[in-house]
Amino acid sequence: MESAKGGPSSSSTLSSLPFRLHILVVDDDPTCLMVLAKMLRKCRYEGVTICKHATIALSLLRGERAKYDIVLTDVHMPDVDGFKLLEIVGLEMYLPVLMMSADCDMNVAMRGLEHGSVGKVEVENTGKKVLEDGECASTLNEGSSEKHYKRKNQAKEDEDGSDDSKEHRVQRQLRVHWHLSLHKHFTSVVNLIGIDRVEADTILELMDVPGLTREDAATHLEVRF
DNA sequence: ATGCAAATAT
DNA sequence: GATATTTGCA
Repeated sequence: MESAKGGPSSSSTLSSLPFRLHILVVDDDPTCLMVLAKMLRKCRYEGVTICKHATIALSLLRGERAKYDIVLTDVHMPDVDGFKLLEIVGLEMYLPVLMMSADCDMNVAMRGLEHGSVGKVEVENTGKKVLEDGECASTLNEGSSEKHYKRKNQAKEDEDGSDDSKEHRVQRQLRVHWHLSLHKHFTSVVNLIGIDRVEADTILELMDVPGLTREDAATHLEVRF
């Protein structure tokens, strides 16, 4: 009687996995880079871009930011390390960043989280142990470039179709998930503007999150402040 | 454009 | 049923 409805409970889990996400992997070690890319592709991720320097990653992101959904970066890298990258990305755009490092130092993970990382994965020298926390990488991708899943609440396809009076299929706007990462971005933008001269419109522009509407920002402003 | 209450989705 | 978000309205 529980799951009697033909709801694709388990199958939908598989089909809703974020395989469509385009991942930008950054690591100075070419071996790790290859292993990671191979692992990700094996995990069915369709878009995987790799690069060996944070600076390159930044130019890629600045050039086609809409193309990427998440950044997976190593913490230890010469020149610009993961934290620096995380900081710059967080400053210039809204994109979740996942940090990786061989060490299991919890402090590193904490530091990453505090600086806006959406999580940290520990990578064992040989295998691949993925411990991740934080929010899911998917956010509100709407006005991106290519095929983006924009399926939200379309009501479970009616069982039969004997409901003629319920033509209320007025699709509501996509529900915004104000997860920690997005909220932090919001907060930093608000602080940047000044808690006294905040304007939903300005916030929206500075946040620069595709899909987010002025109302979303305004409402969140009320709720959170 | 902002703030609030009601409606809705999770 | 509570909570989080979106709508609609003043």
